[in-house]
Amino acid sequence: MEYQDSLPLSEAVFFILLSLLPGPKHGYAIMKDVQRLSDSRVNLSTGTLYGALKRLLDDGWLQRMDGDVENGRERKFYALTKLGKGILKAETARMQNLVAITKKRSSESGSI
Amino acid sequence: MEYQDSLPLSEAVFFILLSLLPGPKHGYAIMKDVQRLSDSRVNLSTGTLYGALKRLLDDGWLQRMDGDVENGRERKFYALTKLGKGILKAETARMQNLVAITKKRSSESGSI
DNA sequence: ATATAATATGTCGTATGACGACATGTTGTG
DNA sequence: CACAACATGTCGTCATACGACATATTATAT
Repeated sequence: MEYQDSLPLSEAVFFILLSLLPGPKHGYAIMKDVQRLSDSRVNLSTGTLYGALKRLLDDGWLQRMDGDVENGRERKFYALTKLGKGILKAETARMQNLVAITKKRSSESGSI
Repeated sequence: MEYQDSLPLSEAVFFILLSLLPGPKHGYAIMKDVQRLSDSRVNLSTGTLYGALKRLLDDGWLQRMDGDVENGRERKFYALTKLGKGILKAETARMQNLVAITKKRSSESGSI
């Protein structure tokens, strides 16, 4: 509870949080994971991704893990915070509720 | 299908469409209906409402009904088009799918 | 009578954020 | 040796949500 005023999440943010639910990932891995997760429907551009990542860190929904350089390749790992996890949960509940009230309206009126 | 690239809907637009599912309404009635429908969580400002209504008409998601003046009070009725109904249906399906994949991830990892 | 709330529609400016384009460098593959 | 994939980032533009303001009528309470 109390997460209400950060909702709804943009699709970009929702998928970033969802991608990090199983464990920490770096930016590029998130991008690829979201692609798979959404059957290529959602393709985060780097502008969207790194912009969102920065905001999510600032807002305390994510935290940085160590990783930095690995085989000369730059890597920054991100992990969900408790806050981030709570918000993802709240957003899922919000959507579930919307689906429910839509189904209710649909059956009351005809159609859909 | 083919509605995919107009999704996701903003919460404002989603609720406007949902509000019109049972039948035509005028702007103010939509505002009040959305308030009830969302337990006062969503309060469309007039800026949001009339701006969205204009766009939805332009895009053919809604159409104007007759009504105009009733007891000297100006009233403009809006109705869902087939397109609008299809998009609402597609958005509901999109959300239902997101809820499903989130639940799947949640059970695979621990938590939520 | 009269002020105030509710009904009803709209505009305008600001802020946020998604997105594509551009920039840069490394590692793996054909 | 070129090109794809890996990896991170900035910048400008466009769309939109939202609050503030503007205007007018009808119903209600004092």
